[in-house]
Amino acid sequence: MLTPRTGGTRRSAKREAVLDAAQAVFLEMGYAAASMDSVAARAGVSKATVYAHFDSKDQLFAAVIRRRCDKSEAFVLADRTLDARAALTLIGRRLMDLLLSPEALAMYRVVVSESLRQPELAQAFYDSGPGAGKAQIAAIIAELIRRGELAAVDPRRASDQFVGMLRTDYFMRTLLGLTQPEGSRVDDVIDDAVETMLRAWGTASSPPR
Amino acid sequence: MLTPRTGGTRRSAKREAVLDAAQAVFLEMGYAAASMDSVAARAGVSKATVYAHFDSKDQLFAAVIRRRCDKSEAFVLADRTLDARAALTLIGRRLMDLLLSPEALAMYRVVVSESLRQPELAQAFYDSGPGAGKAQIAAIIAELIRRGELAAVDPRRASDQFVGMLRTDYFMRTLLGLTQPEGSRVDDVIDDAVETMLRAWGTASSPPR
DNA sequence: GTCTATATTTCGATAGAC
DNA sequence: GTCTATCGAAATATAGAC
Repeated sequence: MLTPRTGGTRRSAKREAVLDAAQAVFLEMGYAAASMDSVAARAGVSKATVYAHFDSKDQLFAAVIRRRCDKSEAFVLADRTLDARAALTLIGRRLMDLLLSPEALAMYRVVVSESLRQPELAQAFYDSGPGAGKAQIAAIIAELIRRGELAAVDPRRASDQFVGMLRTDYFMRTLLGLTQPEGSRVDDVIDDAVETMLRAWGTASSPPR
Repeated sequence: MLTPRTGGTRRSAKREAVLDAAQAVFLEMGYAAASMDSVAARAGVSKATVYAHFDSKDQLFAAVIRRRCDKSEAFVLADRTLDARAALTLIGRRLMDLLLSPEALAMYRVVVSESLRQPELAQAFYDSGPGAGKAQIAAIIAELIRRGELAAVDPRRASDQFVGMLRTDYFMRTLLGLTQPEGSRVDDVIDDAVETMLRAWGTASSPPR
């Protein structure tokens, strides 16, 4: 009879605690500034326990990033009854909520800074983050084109441009920890991006303004 | 009689050598991984000399970033004879050359990763980089609107969106050190951004396609 | 697996001679 | 200002008991 592997290596409670603590510390402090001591302290275990589960700081970091990438979900589901304006606005809202969340921003900062040192992690981050998002939005745009709500344009190109118009100054300022100018609102960014998309690629069934 | 200040503090040859070395090391390795020893070695001076000119690693880093920000030039001058398509394409080309340059990418990586720890540097970087670029492009777009080449739209908003459509997937992949997909070209990104801008905000004098 | 205690290295910063 | 030499702290990683 097989044991339930309660004390197993891959999924012990302490191992998960270490991963949770490491994620918090790495995202808060950045890779280099995060010490294995602080990870151990935060996890409530000894440093030797950390090294019992992960060979090195590099591998622990890799495990944190990969786990987070695996967990990233499809952030948007197309409601087939929505017209282009409503669909794009909804996508925009969800994407902005995701991009501007403290965790996503922290993840972006640390992965970008370590991307050259750990190329495989950069690839994993891209595939599960920007890459997956681009594909999802492209699929929805392709559907809108099929329904005649948007003009015929390469969906991946349109997805790129739409995301680009969302990830502008507002995102940059938030990423850098700066305050937003008076009266700057996320909803305006979204509405403006949708309007430009519709003006450029809208059809009679989805008029701008 | 005043001395020529050859041995002065603010502009000695060694001080400049330290700054040059520090810039190279910080941008290559990131703030935390860059050691004062490596800076001294690269500058060809002793570590004590580094500390004779800069009180701490933090202040040396700040001096490097500020110097680089001060040096950032106006990257684009409007040729008043260009129509909207030509002007936007030229701006796009210059901006992409700048954004995709190894030094700008390295600067972006290190400033983003240290932005929360050094808020004043984040502000200086934004002001002299993204902020200045946005203002410059907005001014050119305002001129195009004045000449009837573009429809009436908030120039700063249009600038944001245009830059956003340039800084898309291609930029992200380069930033992360990933290879570009087969057949992916910078000029296509620029042309696509220009076309969408003109379709959305072009006039009879600047028709799309 | 998990702990305490420690080995070893590296780093930021300084003392003191010139 | 500049150097050599070094201090003290903090970091990664490991040894050995249980």
